[in-house]
Formats: sequence, C-alpha cells, structure tokens
Amino acid sequence: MSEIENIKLVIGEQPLFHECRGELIDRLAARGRIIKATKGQVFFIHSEEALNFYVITKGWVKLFRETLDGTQAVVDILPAGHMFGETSIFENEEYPYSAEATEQVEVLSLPISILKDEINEHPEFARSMLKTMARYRSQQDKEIEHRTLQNASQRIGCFMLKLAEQNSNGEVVINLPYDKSLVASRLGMQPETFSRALSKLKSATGMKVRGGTIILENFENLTAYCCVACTSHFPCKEIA
Amino acid sequence: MSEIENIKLVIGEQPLFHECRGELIDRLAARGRIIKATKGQVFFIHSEEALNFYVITKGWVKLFRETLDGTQAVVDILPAGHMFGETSIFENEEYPYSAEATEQVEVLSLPISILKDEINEHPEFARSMLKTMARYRSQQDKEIEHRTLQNASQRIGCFMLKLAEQNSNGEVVINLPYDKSLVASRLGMQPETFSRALSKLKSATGMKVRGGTIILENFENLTAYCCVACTSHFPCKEIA
DNA sequence: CGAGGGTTTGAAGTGCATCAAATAGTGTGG
DNA sequence: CCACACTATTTGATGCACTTCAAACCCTCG
Repeated sequence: MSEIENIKLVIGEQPLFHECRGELIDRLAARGRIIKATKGQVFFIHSEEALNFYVITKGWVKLFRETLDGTQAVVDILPAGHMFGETSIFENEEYPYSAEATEQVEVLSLPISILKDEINEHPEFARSMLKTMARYRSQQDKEIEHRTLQNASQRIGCFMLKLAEQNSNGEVVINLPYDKSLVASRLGMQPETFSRALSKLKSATGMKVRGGTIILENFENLTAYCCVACTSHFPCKEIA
Repeated sequence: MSEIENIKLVIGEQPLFHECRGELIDRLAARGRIIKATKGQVFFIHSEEALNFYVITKGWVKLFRETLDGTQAVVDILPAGHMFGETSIFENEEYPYSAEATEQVEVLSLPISILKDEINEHPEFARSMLKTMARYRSQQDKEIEHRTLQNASQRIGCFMLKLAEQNSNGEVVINLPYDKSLVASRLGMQPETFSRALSKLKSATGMKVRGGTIILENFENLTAYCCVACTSHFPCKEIA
C-alpha cells in the first residue's frame, strides 16, 4: 500500500473527519507525513510555534508541561486514534503542552493551517470539532474532581475500571497499557505511592496482580471501593 | 427599560453572541427569563435533564458535583458575564454539574434548544462557541496542573495574581470576590488550610491582609513565590 | 446586645512525597 | 542459554502538607 493510501486510511478512521468529504481527505493526505519515533522522542515543546497537529497511529504519546526547575505535570497520555496539538489554533498558534513518545510510536503529522481553513469553510467540521472538544472537556472536568475527591488507591481503581474487560469465565481482566510509573504520573502520584496504593487496592478488592495484568472476580469489588468517592455512577467509561 | 430590552442588552454583551445577527438576539430575548436568586438557591442539579442554559448578570454562581455521601467538589465559581449549563447539548441533554447562587444573584435563563439550532444553522456561531470552549479548556488544563504542582499557598497567590490591580501608588491591590471559605473550596482546600496558607503567604511576601482586601508592594514578591511552581510565565491572566 | 455565620487557632492524625536501598524484570552480548 | 547491565518496581524509614475535630474569636446585622 502506498503511503498516501495509508494516510487516507488513517484519516478516514478519525471521528473528527467522519463528516468530511473526500476532497478534504485528499488534501490532507497530500500534505501528511508519517513519523516514526522511539521512546522519549519529542514531537514539540510547550509554547513553541504550532505548525502541525498529529494523529497517533501506533503507540502512546505523553502530553506534559514542565516548570523551570524541570518538575513535570502530565496532562494526558493518549493512545492510537487520538489527536494532539490540534487545539493550538485557539491558543495564539502555540502548543499548550509538550509531547513525547512513551515507546515505539507512529504518528501522522498534518499542517495545522488546513484545520483552520476547514473550520471556517465547513460548518459540519466545526460542529464535529465542537463535539470532540466537549467530550474531552467533560473528561478533564472529571479528572479535576477525581484529584480532589479520590485517594491514590481509588484513582488507580477508577483508571482500571475504564480498561476492564470481562473474560469468558466472568472474571474481569485488566491490562495496564503502559509502565506502572507512567500510569502513576498520569494519575498525578509518585511511582512509590502507586506501588503502595496498588497493594492496598489488592488487599481491599482481592484482585490478583501479575506484572501489568490484573484479574478480578467481578466488577463490584472494585466499584464498591472506588465509586464511593465519585460523583458519577458506574459504569462511567464514556470515553468512546 | 423593559425586561425585553434589558435581556437584549445582556445577550448583546456576551462574547458568544457577538457575531450573531439581531434576529437571533430577538428570538433569544423573546424566550429569555430573568431569575433572581438568593444565597444557596439551586438552579439545577447534576444529571437532571437540561432544558435551559444561563447567563449570569449579577453575582457569583458556584458549579459543583457531589458524591453520595454529600462531599462536594467545586468545578468552578463564575462571575457575571459567564454562562453555565450550556455544554449540556453535548452531554446527552443532562447537566454535567449542579449550580447554585453564592449570594444575591441574577441570571438570564434561555432555552437550550435555541443553542442547538443555532450551532447547526449558523457556522459563525459554532466557531465562536468553539473558541469559547477552547479558552475554557485551556484554563481547566492549567487548573489540573496547579493542583499537582502548587501547594496551598502558591495556589492562593496565583488566584490573587489574576485579580490584582495596580493602584495609583504603584501598590498592588487585590479584592477577594467572595468569602474566603468559598475561595478555599474553589482552590480545592479546606477553610482551615486556606487560613493557615494565607498567613504563610503573608509572611513570605510581606502582603497586608485586612478582611478580603490584600495590599502588596509589588507583583514581584508574589510572582517569585507562586510562579516557580507553574509552567506558564507571568503575566498569565488570560481569562478575558 | 446577642445570635449566627465566617474565620482563625490548636492538637492530633493521615496520606503522600522523598530519599535510600533492595529486588525483580528485561534485553544484550557472549 | 547464561551472565551482566540496566531499568522498573518494591520496600523501608522519615518528614511535610493537608485534613479533621474542637474550640475560640470576630464581625456583622437584626
């Protein structure tokens, strides 16, 4: 498959571009570039001039900001299928955070100017962007809430619930998508705290932990533990 | 002035409606209602069906969510000129939080269906909503960051910086817009913590506190203290 | 003046961070 | 396939920041 065809495919899978005509897809694809990155590679840094936005096609990308003394705050860690850097159109053309690969990552880079034109010219596109943004916003709202109402173990449990799948035995299986210390930073805690909080969670819910795989008899053990300190009702995995 | 005229005036002042033609303003005004509320009065509660959105014309409105046991997380506290409940169009027609008056408050209530129509029919409107939402989002992002990187005193200082005005003597004057305990909840801390953190801030920066009024020799004392633990550079009061 | 909220202060407890060190896990080259 | 090097994770000990509960204080307003 040619690179262009590949790019078209990737773009076509984006919910944001679902309502777009083929003509736009062609235009985007013509100017897109696939970038392969290895762990730690930086795509752009905070407040740099924003020329491109990115669509993740493989791996996980960490968004973060850091203070002068190097302490960093993780904004989010995004999986394949998500975009980043696209909000720069609203932020004086500057990236609002830094972005780096957490492992072997593949992204599609697209010029941000196209986005802007598209918003102005195609109302359906603006609408679909509005929807995407609203969804993300309500997720971030919840994030703030969790940081104030939940303790470390509950945040971990809540994070797991969003990843949980029920297997054929009726057991709940959870696979952490990346390193524990990365999960820790995503949840705003130290790796040491994560480790200790996880063992507390383990003894509270009877879950079995082996590396990044967690097995649990049923959801209830976990929801009873976590969702007490949350204002939403389980099931709440409206990530889509 | 008639109520309708009054309502039109209020709507006209909303950045969100700046680009809208008079015809829409008329339509909105015809269906708007002014509501006066006293302290503690609830406009709507979390997950209730969303029929109206609101524009604050006087006073402050607290947005919050609460867990089953009554613990509450303050999402935001909004001043006159801001809207709330408007994001429900993207949240299955449910309010994503509860809203109550923090004091004597006046709001304009408008049917949410109009918003939805407007987005679909007028691209400029969708764009302006997109911009509003993006701005708010970057604010909330910063909020998350502050909760992880700043301690209580720094959060208070940062909150003050956004309210600071320089007076004719070159002094910096800050007036807390509402009760200290409300500020505390807005910043995600207990009133007691606020009180103690404020005195620490006082001795660290040499500020003078009398009730809700704070006077400071210059910005630098405060920025040096707070902005160390932030990834943005002062001045950062891009609230608009 | 007195009632009631808001605010401050004190004492004690909890949770998370930090620093340091041990252990488990992973991938590499021999 | 093993040993080594390196990283991720766990564990321990200690300290600090914030919370909690309790009580005093202050301020305002009827």
